[in-house]
Amino acid sequence: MTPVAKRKMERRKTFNDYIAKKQLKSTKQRDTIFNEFFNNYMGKHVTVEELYEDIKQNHPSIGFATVYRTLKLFKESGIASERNFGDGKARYEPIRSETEHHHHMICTECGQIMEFANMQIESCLLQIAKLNQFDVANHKLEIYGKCSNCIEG
Amino acid sequence: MTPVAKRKMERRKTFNDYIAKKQLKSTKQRDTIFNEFFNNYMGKHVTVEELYEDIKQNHPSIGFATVYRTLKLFKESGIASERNFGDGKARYEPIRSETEHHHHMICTECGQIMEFANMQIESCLLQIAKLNQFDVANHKLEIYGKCSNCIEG
DNA sequence: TTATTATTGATATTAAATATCAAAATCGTG
DNA sequence: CACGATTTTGATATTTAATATCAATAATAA
Repeated sequence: MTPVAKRKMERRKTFNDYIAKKQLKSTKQRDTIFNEFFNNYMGKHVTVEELYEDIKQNHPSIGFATVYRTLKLFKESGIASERNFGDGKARYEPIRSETEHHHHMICTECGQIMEFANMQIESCLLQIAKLNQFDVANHKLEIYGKCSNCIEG
Repeated sequence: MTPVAKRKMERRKTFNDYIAKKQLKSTKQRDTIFNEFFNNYMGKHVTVEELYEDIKQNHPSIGFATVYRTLKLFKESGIASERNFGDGKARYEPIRSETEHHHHMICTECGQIMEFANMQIESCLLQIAKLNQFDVANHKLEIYGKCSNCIEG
């Protein structure tokens, strides 16, 4: 099994476990949204509206509220994360691996979002938290500016 | 002159210069809000609503819209920064010095906000930006979790 | 002082997030 | 399978922060 396929199964299991733990029900809509989100939006940062519009193409009966609630569920169960890049709209992103923590460079000209990861930064901030006896749940680092394309143009 | 007093004058000058450059007018309301904000909210992270309610005590005629617009002006002129800690409300914070870049640990239990700065992280991310030919305008790092008080409790 | 231009404050509008609720779907149990 | 309890769904309504509007007012330059 490829690592990607393996991760796919793990994610599904994590979600199913969460559904079970919280005594929720598994539904066709949730399955549809799950597949659409994790098949088409790896490494992307989609808004509820965007995902809803996309899913509506093939599943016209699924409502906005369901997409909204399901993305929240993904977040709560730990398989997706919510991001906010300052445009007032929440964005959701599939979590690739359980260990990797990546961050974002956001081009304020063209809106392009680049990801990066850096172990040194990670260990630095864990150390800072430790010093302050702070129990880290999550963290985010965002760099805003102009990407190389927009500097040239 | 103390460094704090010096910084105070610099800030005032920066703001006045901005007013002049943009051909805006200096008004009593802007002065009042300036004083209130920079005298009482150093190191704090105040929402528009909070600042408005505070100012209303001594200056009942100042409207919400003016506070809102003036804080935006502070931000545009570079003497304050806007923060968003995930509760849906924009927060404003006086910028202490022109060089120092600090970040935040936010306790999701009690809402306490702690500041920290770290040169190593700063240089790391500047290097990452450089590698990607990304022109950094600003950046933010936020750590969410439980503060030491809330862990004990 | 006057003419010009920007600001103010009250209010209206917008847009995203979230709440509501009746109808429908899920699921354990007999 | 069918029943009953419980959750989910989708349409719509509500909430809330951010922002726009605009007539009255204030600031500034000549």
